Amino acid sequence: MSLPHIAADQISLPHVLAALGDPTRLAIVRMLAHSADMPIACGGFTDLGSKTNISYHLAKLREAGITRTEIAGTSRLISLRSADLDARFPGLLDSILLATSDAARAHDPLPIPATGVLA
Amino acid sequence: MSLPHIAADQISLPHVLAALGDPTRLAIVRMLAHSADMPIACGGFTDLGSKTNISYHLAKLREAGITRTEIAGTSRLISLRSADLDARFPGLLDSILLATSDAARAHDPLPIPATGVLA
DNA sequence: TCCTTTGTTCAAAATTCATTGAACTATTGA
DNA sequence: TCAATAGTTCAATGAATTTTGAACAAAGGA
Repeated sequence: MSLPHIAADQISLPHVLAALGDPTRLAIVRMLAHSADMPIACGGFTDLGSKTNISYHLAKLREAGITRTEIAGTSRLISLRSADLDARFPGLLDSILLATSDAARAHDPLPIPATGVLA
Repeated sequence: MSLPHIAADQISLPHVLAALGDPTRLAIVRMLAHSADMPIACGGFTDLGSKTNISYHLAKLREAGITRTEIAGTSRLISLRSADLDARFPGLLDSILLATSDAARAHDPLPIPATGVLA
């Protein structure tokens, strides 16, 4: 079971870039990329915002064609559409993920986690 | 003579992606990339919008660290900060420019099927 | 069945963004 | 000096975005 997703061919570059231009959504994508193809349920992102707000951002990512959402019971499993994105825009996702690595973030303002080990 | 620009290592990924998430600004960057290191004056972008509007978008690109603006007489010469961007986010600009190429854009407008239910 | 878990949808508020026209600065050339 | 050129800045406006809480729906377990 799965929510409707746009075809890989119809993923639009400005929409993808605009979606990833938001720090919360970029953090979500980064978490998905680091989970090694293991989908993450919505609840796994609660450090990044309220339940409602995460739902909103996840919808944006899905509508942009960046993530896939599978329904499993009461959970929704979110995964990156890495292959679709790389086919449509070769190298784009990789370079963005590389840019979000700790080294590249060294000069970025520290993201403030709502709660967590850094607090 | 040149306007103030942020340092290369302070360029922020979310800001860059948000800036390039706008179709007008993406078109500006594409024009700059295709001009083979020849800077373009603001007037060169008038196809993309009104004078005031282009000024606004060029300021956004400059503030994000994507372009450099040099003052030359009454003109301002805009150029891409390709080297700075590539040093900060390796491969990112190239993959975005590749994604804006004609081949990658082929599926952006809704394709009209020769035959089918939509006809 | 009832309750809990998981997540969405809705309406409202606050904020930000994009666009425009008028007014402005600064440089160039006649 | 005067006028034209090249862009910016400002204020206003309408649109889109982000965020929140309340209400909702669906599935699972006691």
